[in-house]
Amino acid sequence: MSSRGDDTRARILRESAELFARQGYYGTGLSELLSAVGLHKGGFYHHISSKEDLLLEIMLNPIDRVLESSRAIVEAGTTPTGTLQSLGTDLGHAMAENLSAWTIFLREYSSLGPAGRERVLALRRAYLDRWRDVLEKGIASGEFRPVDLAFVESIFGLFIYTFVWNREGADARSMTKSIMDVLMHGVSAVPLPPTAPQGG
Amino acid sequence: MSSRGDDTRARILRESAELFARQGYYGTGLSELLSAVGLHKGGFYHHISSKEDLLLEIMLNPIDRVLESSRAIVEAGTTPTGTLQSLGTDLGHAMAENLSAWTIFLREYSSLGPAGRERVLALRRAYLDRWRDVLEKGIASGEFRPVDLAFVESIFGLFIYTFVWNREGADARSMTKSIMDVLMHGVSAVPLPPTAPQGG
DNA sequence: TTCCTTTCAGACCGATCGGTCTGTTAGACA
DNA sequence: TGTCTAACAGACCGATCGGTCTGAAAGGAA
Repeated sequence: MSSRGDDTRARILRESAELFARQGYYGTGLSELLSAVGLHKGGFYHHISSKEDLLLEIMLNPIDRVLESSRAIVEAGTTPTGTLQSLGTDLGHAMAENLSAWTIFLREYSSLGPAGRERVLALRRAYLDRWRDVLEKGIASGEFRPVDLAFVESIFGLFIYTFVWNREGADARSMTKSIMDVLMHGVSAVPLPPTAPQGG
Repeated sequence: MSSRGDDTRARILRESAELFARQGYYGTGLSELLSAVGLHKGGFYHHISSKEDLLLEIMLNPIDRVLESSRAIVEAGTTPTGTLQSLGTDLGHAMAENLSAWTIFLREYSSLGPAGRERVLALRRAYLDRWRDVLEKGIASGEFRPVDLAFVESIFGLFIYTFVWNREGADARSMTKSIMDVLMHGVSAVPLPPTAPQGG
């Protein structure tokens, strides 16, 4: 139970995520991974079972975390408006903290095998169901307009691309705020209090 | 100037786009491309200079087309509200018509070399500038709230993921409508007329 | 017919792919 | 001290990668 091994493994996860995000999964060869981590094949495969398992672990991590935190948010049980606001804020901050993994999550679904795809898909669906539930409750209560929920499928894309392409722009908190501002006004049935214009 | 050559080339573009969208660029080997197109290497490389050039052409095509059509929309010069609505509708329909190419456009940016990246980036920026211009005009005229325009960076993602994950769901027209419904309400400064609820 | 160009087949290339296997080293434990 | 195991190095593997090259059909122009 030495901690050295766990450190190395964590380093492999971290460096691999960065490389996969920059160059893609298939675009990153094993040799590149090895030199980034500072290991040779023997050491590498002592910690990881296969390159694809490595990818899967990187992809499951972020969605698993927000799924967990969303449980607490929903259980807190405020109004649909408050819950939706919290879900969005949480997602935005989670992505900002782990941009590489989330980029991979969005881009590399097709690089997984059937088993991996199913596991990712299940978590994805479970998480988006939280959003759908809240929206439906809000529609039922009259807080939200009767919007078509098809757009929920692109919640991940809505956040991640704002972050990725504004990487050297404003901070994550203000970007999250700006997205949620448009989103909340987009679904709300009643006029919301005016928000401060940009430029902070 | 025989048309046979152009047909073959078009077939290569079409089949490659489908494979790249399903399996990724690096995930699709040359041998797979060849058997899908029904050619051997000699024939293939007679029409295409390299696999990466093929990818670049697939990616430039869709963004080039919406950039062109957006020019006409902006020149038509209605109100910002009308222009924004037209831009969104046009983009949604363009994506529905060429889902594979647009999927690649969003996923495979990192698979390009520096030169290809710059060309794609330039078109991307030019197109999104159209959106930003319209939004700024609408804010100036008071039609739109003073929203932070950071979210514009994820317009592509907002549409494409809705399409991709609803592939076997509703038709493209209603999905485009649902996205634009949320978006227009999200930026509008005045209450919009109620839209019909889903279920069509 | 002769010639020329377009369109393709398929052998061949070096490089690299992900992964395995045998050894070696260093530290913990008895 | 001897023993055991986790943590690595690095040679080695077959398969596949993208790409080149020679040559052959096929069809139109002269």
